[in-house]
Amino acid sequence: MPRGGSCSAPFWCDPRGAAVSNPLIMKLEYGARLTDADRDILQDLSSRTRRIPPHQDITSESERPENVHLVMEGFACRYKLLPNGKRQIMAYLVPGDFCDLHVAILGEMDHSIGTPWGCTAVEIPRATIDDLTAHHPRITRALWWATLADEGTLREWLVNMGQREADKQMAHFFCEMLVRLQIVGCANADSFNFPISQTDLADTLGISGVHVNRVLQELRAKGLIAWKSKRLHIPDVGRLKAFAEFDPKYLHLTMRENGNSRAEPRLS
Amino acid sequence: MPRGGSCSAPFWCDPRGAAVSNPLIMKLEYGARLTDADRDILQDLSSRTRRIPPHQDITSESERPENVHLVMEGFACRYKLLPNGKRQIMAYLVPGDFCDLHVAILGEMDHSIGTPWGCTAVEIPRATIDDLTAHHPRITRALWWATLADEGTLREWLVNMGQREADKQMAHFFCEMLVRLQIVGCANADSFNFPISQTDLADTLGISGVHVNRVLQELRAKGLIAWKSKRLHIPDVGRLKAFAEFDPKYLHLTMRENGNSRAEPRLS
DNA sequence: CGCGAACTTGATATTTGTCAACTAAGGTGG
DNA sequence: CCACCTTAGTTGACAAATATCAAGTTCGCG
Repeated sequence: MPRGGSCSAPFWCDPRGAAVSNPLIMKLEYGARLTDADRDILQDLSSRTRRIPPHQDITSESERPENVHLVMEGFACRYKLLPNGKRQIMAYLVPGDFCDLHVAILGEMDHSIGTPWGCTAVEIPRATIDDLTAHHPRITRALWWATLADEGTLREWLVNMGQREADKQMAHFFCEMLVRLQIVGCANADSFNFPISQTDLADTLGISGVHVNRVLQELRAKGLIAWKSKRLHIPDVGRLKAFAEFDPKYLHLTMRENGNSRAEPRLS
Repeated sequence: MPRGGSCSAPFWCDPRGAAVSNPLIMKLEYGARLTDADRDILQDLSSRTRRIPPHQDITSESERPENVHLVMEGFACRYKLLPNGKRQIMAYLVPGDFCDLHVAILGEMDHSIGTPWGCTAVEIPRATIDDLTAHHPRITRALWWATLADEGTLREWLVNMGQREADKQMAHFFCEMLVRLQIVGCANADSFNFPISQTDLADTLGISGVHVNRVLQELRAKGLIAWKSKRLHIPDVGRLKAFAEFDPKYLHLTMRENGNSRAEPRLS
């Protein structure tokens, strides 16, 4: 039974304790080669999960959080509020994404991390991360890869905002979410749960809420998307990607490009 | 005689070979504590400088460069070209900035790095970087800080583009360049060399060239900037920063916030 | 001095924002 | 289960920001 991309059940908590379907592991397999021992270590990180209710911040600007947060289910986002009350969402954090891996170095958050929709996260003590980076070079490299892939995503968003019109920009964003959620087993071939509001989307794309609404209608009219009851369907993924000129290279999913291996048990 | 922010002479090549005025060192002092030994090592990186003529790329998309590049003089930029010919500049690389420190991990460039205006850079073999990160934890941490500060800048650009109107956005960009260039001794209190064209600026801010021209006139009329013969003057820095709502926190210049120390020889 | 690139200007079209009203949907207490 | 209430989504009219096009004009350089 395929999981259908709902991410509704905490499927990574395998009763046998084996490293299965953990979104962090699933993601890192795309950027680095891990051994079974690495996977066990990563699996152990995900023990202490915590439910974060909607509208609650995970970390706020100017804070110096003691723990690192890792999203396991649902979405969180990076955002900034401006003096005039405007909000810009700068990143979506999906299962397998770290929220604040960098704070130890930078000292202080320059933005907030929140979850207008609620999510499940694990809190990892900073000491655990320090230990990881000190003793496990393969894992360290994998985490570094994840950081740099985030940076690539940020650059693509900049291109998106600067050079693409609202309709293509929105389509591009949907394509990105589809791929990123597929990676971690939270989307099936053509749909995923997407509980955000049109206002959230507006603050993501840097356009007004009214305009979001109109562009959405246009995309729906063109048959490019269907979005209701908090689930986004993409009838023809190839067509949406073409419309958005979506090229996933910037996500740097190098290791198992064609879905070969690792997700399935290896045949020895 | 103050250097006046020209960066025109290769002042970091001190005839005595001592670590003076090297932009990389100057910058890293803001993010990490370095010992004299660290400074010597960093100084040694900067030996083999190379002049890169205008309009030439340093690295191109999809390349796997063997060397890491460090800007020593002038500007380079990260950019992407879209299928329709549009260009988005995603970052300016000023003296002391690394161009492609991340490529070894990610494997392949997801964007190009070029210098429409010419610059001087040093090429550092990847092996040297590997050695640095293996044996010099303080330097490694400093480089990591620089990477994360770049990421913070990227986020701020996203806010800039998404939520600020063109005039404030442009003013914000000028404020950022002033501060970043001051850090490395390439700007004085209120001006710096700025050889970019209005078209470059348009592709930076994500607006049309014509609009850039009109916004520039508006800023000039308000007495916020003066820009001629490739030099940008800011008559009243405080006023421009207020206009742009510029808060440099995102640059994470934590170590010598108030200009105390290190630039001058320590007294003891 | 002349040539090409960069800058400037005006007229006009398009995109996007704002405001205000209205409708639909979801959740809660009675 | 319904009435109510709040929030999210939708619509139309209009205003503002920004893009496009085409024609000058200036500047820098050989």
